[in-house]
Amino acid sequence: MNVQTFSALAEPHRLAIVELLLDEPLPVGEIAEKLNLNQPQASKHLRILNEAGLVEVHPLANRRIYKLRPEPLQEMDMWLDSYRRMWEMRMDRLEDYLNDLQKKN
Amino acid sequence: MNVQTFSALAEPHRLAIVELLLDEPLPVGEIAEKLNLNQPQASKHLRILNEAGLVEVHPLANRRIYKLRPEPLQEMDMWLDSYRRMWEMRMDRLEDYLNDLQKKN
DNA sequence: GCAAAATATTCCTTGACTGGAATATTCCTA
DNA sequence: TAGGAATATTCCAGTCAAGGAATATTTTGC
Repeated sequence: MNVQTFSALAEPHRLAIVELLLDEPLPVGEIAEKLNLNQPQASKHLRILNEAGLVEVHPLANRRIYKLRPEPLQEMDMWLDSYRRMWEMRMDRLEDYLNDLQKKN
Repeated sequence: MNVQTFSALAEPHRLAIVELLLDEPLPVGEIAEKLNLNQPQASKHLRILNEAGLVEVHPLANRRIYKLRPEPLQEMDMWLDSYRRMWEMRMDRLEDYLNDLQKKN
């Protein structure tokens, strides 16, 4: 699993940007406006998200539309696979426990 | 989604600790040894993982066994749900595209 | 209670990150 | 081609995080 993805999402404004872009691609100006950021701050955060591969840019007239890229999140999803097994095992044990309870009563 | 989880996992050593603890709970000393960390560094990282809820401690004799907690990762899993929809939609479109190709030939 | 093992904390220094302000760049349109 | 809108970059100051070294704390067993 790539640490850069976590690092990019570890900043509240950047996480907010990603969640915002889930709805639809947006130009810098609107992102800044919706999140109450100054435009330079928005650009800087988008740069980092871009370097982490979490977004991609599509120029449109004199604006730049930023759009979510699924790959890093898919990687996260795959990474979580191993951990899902862990907590499902715990769930199984809980089921066993509840079954035992039922048998005893 | 809680930024603290990402923040905790954004440090390579801490990510390594989490991945190490997936196999089995371990005392500080062994964690430090397996990851080539000084003991104080290991303790400091474990403190942060603990504050983020990613691990829990169980004292055993004069050692402290650190163990993975699934909750934050489950939260991540739930958070990813929204994004899964996104990339599955893209996959669907890919399927449509491939179907079209087949019909044409 | 004391020594030793295991772990936690503190202090210090250094490097990285963030926001603000100013400025530069890019690209469209008239 | 000049002006203006949209965006990117730079510079600066303040803050925060990480590692190293030293030290403190806790717990056990004798």
